[in-house]
Amino acid sequence: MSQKDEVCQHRLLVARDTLEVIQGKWRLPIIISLTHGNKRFGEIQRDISDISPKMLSQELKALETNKIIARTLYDSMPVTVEYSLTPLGLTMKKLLDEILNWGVLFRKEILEK
Amino acid sequence: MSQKDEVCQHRLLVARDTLEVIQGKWRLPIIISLTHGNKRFGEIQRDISDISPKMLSQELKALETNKIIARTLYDSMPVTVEYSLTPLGLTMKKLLDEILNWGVLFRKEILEK
DNA sequence: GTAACTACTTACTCAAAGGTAACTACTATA
DNA sequence: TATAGTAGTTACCTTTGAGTAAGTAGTTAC
Repeated sequence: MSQKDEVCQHRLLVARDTLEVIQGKWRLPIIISLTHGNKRFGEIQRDISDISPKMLSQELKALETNKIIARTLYDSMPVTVEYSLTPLGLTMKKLLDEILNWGVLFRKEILEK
Repeated sequence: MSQKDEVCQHRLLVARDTLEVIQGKWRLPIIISLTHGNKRFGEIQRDISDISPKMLSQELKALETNKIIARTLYDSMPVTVEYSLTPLGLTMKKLLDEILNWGVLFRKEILEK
């Protein structure tokens, strides 16, 4: 395998890493919701109106595993849990901007023509 | 629903549009392969070593439907088919760059620690 | 004591995504 | 006549993603 091919293979690998983090129906909505400030479980659920508690719980765990968000438990009564973006999560801002930018462009070119 | 909420809902919609185009195991690899020049079916298959002809055919059709790539048939013997990025496909460059950039960052922070 | 709020979990089901293997149709070459 | 190269297609199966509905556990207010 040539050096150029190796670089290509690495590009494919890295692109898949990113996709794995943002893939699925709910992860981008959750991340976007948290870019507007720290939120509790119920608040995110109200933000994303059609998500079930099962999916929200599952996807929050996945994002936490990937260190995109952090979970903070407050010992208030009743117990509240706050979710926030980690420093790594905050580095997604430019990526999110491009996803939104290109989505607008795509919508103009395809969906509205 | 407040105006702020409506803006948010629109952001979610647009983000999902983008995701729908790049989602799945094979679309980013195909697009990235075509950023290195126009390619034939067999060339893409050799680029992405583990893709089956069924998946390649299926995903090429999906990308063509979304006007990301174009299919050109040459009446040579034997028949050859060339795939290329459309102008819309070329507008994905900045998005692809961010996907690759963030993937490198993510790999540094998580996978290699 | 019962309803409501916090934040989930569990079991079951269905649909979409993806993989494997074989097959098609045409042409060129040995 | 058989093999290889062009570009796919088809049928079948398995895996993964996502939805529904109900249940859990603790606290507070009525």
